[in-house]
Amino acid sequence: MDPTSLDFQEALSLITEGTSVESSIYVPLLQECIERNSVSEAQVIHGHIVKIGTHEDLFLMTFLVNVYAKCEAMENARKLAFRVFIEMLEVGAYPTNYTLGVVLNACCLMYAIGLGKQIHSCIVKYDIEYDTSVGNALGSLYSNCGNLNSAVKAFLKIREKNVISWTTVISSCGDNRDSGMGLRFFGKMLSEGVGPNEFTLTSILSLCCVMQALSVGSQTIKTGFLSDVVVGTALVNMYNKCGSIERASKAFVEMSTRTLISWTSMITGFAQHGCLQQTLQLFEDMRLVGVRPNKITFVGVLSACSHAGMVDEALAYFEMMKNEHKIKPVMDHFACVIDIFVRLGCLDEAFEIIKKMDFEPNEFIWYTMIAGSRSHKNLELGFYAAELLLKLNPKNSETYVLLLNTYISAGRWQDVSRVRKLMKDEKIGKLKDWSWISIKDKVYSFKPDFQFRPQCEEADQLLADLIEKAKNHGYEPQGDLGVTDEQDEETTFSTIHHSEKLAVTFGLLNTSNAVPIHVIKSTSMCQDCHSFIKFVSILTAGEIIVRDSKRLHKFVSGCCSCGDFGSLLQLFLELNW
DNA sequence: GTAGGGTTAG
Repeated sequence: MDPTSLDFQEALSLITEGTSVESSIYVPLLQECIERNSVSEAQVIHGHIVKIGTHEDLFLMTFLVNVYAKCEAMENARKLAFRVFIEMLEVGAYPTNYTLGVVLNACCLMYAIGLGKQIHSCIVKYDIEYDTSVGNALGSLYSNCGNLNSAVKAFLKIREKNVISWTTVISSCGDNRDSGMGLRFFGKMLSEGVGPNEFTLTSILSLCCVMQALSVGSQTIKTGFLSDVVVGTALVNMYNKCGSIERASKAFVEMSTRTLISWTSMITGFAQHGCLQQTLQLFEDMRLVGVRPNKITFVGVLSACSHAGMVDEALAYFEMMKNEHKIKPVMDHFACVIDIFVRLGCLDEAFEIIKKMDFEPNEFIWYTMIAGSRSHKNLELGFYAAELLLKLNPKNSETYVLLLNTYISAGRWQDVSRVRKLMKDEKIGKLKDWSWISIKDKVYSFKPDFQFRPQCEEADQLLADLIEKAKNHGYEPQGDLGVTDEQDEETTFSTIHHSEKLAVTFGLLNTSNAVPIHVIKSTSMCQDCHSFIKFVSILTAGEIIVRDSKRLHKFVSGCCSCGDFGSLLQLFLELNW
């Protein structure tokens, strides 16, 4: 009988009956265990391998380590992976490079950095850091644990770097927020004559999202692999994140197959761009073709409702998610619903939801509550939320700016002094307000009041002109308020030279009006910049996209995709403390 | 036949 012609269950029962089978049957069976996420079946096969004495087969045992490492069904499965490795050592096997790679990958999946480092020392001792599979596995271990430096070091030590080595280091850069370095590695890879594959391209598209490097992404994709569903989804996602909803829809429509993730990417894209109707329509289309939404899809749908202020719709989708799709709401879903109530000024309803939730609210929920309390003049609730936020997030400069703004605008100087003292004690630094603009794939960075900018005089003149013109259209600058507290510490707000104003002005000088301006910002936008850029989008009749630390703002004809409520923005961002 | 890819608002 040819064992490979058996189906999984038949083959498994042969093994349990103790029938002798050829060792070639184990690999496809174990492979199927990974797909079925079935630890118990893998254990049956494992037992059999040991029983008939095949356990000295290095390849087979290495594969078994891999199976246990990849099964997430049982908490102990991954511990089994290490036990098999130790058993291998105990029978006197000398681990091959592949074995070490697999074990490192198990460490990576379990975030077992300590154990990974021990194995790394063995690798150094054996002097095999140069080996391709060992180096690649080391690279992904360090990358997964957030240590980009060590990941790059591991990559550089590989003697014969293959496409997987390059892809690993490029995606490490993306995962660890150094897109610039990722793109440089990509350039180096091409110059060394290594051709990218669909895996590399997906990682590159993801880097381009962060960099707003639309044209790098568009050019990259000409290399091919468009038929790959993951590449297609990454492309849709890149266009969305770079603010081009039109190109994203085009890429989405042109895909030959779509997975749940593809649908969810496009739904989320419409939501971020403030297109409620398209979001809901696409959600319906998805259901009609029989793809079941998951919790992330519902985050997209609910956030679209929140941008549009549609509370009844949001609650209906919330119920649909629970009842029809049996998805248990998580914090993200509650946060969307709370956000809608806050935007509409229904703070009590929002607070009721917080009280009824099964979990402790996270910092974003308190952030929303504080901003809403401030704009809807419910100071006590605002202070309450602010103190809770401080407890949750005591190291973040933005939290303190929010708190100080709240207390200063209420004239509560005792609290202002207390917060200032806390900041000193906690060694909280000044907010790092930076903006970047990408023009013809070159990235220019700006910080507030930066004196040595390119085209400084020209840009300042243009900014002054724009402010004047915007004022004629009804713009009321909110910066430059002098506030004196009881300790006579002069606190001034200067929003005129916030980094995004400088970046947008520089963009206007250096791009044609037909091209949208893309700015990325390190903190969240302040109310003044938000309002100013709305006027600029009227004055220039162009599109301006600012991706700040909290959300995407696409300004067209005086409106912003974030819902234009304005109430959930920082009052001012800069304080001289 | 062991290593690398895509979705989460606020």
